[in-house]
Amino acid sequence: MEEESDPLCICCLRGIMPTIAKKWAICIIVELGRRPSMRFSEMMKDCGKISPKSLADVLKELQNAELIERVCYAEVPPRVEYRLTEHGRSLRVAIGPLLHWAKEYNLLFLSYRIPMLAKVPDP
Amino acid sequence: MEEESDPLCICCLRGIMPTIAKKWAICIIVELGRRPSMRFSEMMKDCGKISPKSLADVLKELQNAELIERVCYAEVPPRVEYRLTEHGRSLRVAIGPLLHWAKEYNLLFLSYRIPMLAKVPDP
DNA sequence: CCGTATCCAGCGGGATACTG
DNA sequence: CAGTATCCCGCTGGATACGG
Repeated sequence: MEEESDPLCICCLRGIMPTIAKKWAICIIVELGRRPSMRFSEMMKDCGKISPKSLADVLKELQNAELIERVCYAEVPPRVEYRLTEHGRSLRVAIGPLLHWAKEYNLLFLSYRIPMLAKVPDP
Repeated sequence: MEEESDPLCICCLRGIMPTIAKKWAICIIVELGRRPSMRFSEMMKDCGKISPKSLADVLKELQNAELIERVCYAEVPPRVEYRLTEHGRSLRVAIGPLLHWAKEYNLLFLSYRIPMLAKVPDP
């Protein structure tokens, strides 16, 4: 594998970045990985302050990318469940190191430079 | 380490995502990691089709986040070099799995669903 | 309950011309 | 060479109200 000498191909990210860079995409991928499935209203609560439109938008994009799948049960009241696909699960694994890095970075960076994290009120 | 049971903390990404999700940020981080340093004009060529304003913008943001550093030599004509900081290098390592995943994802996804990658003309 | 329909503000980012 | 100064467009994403 010559990937070792040049493992980082940028162009590969061009396709997926517009999707996973969306504000709530990673959040959904990660939260969804914690449970077997989640419902719409559940995400509205657990993902922070997101509007139904924004959530619907990002869910649709994640479906198109086949990172999540939508399972619709014909009941009254209607019930819809979302779950990670195989792609979604592997993505969740792939961003693990990034999340871990971010945690450490925040600690180090915050130790001598505050303003950066001022962007993160996290109510 | 209880990180094993719940390694994925979303809030950690809130601080850095707005920076690294910028269109050219990852590209710069990766390219910069290939050489000891790069100059402005060099990036203009090697990063694809980017305008000087966009490049200046993202470089400034990466400096603020202390992922890259700017070294200015008092010469005529002026010479400025950019290089990764320690944070930048560790980030580059952390996104390795994501890039590798993206490569594989493109192959698998492309095999039965073309439109997604139509977004990537890559001239 | 699970969304859709509208409307709208902010900003990311490209094109272009110009400067120290 | 290494940017800055403008201008402008399109997309993201929030607020709100409504529908099956």
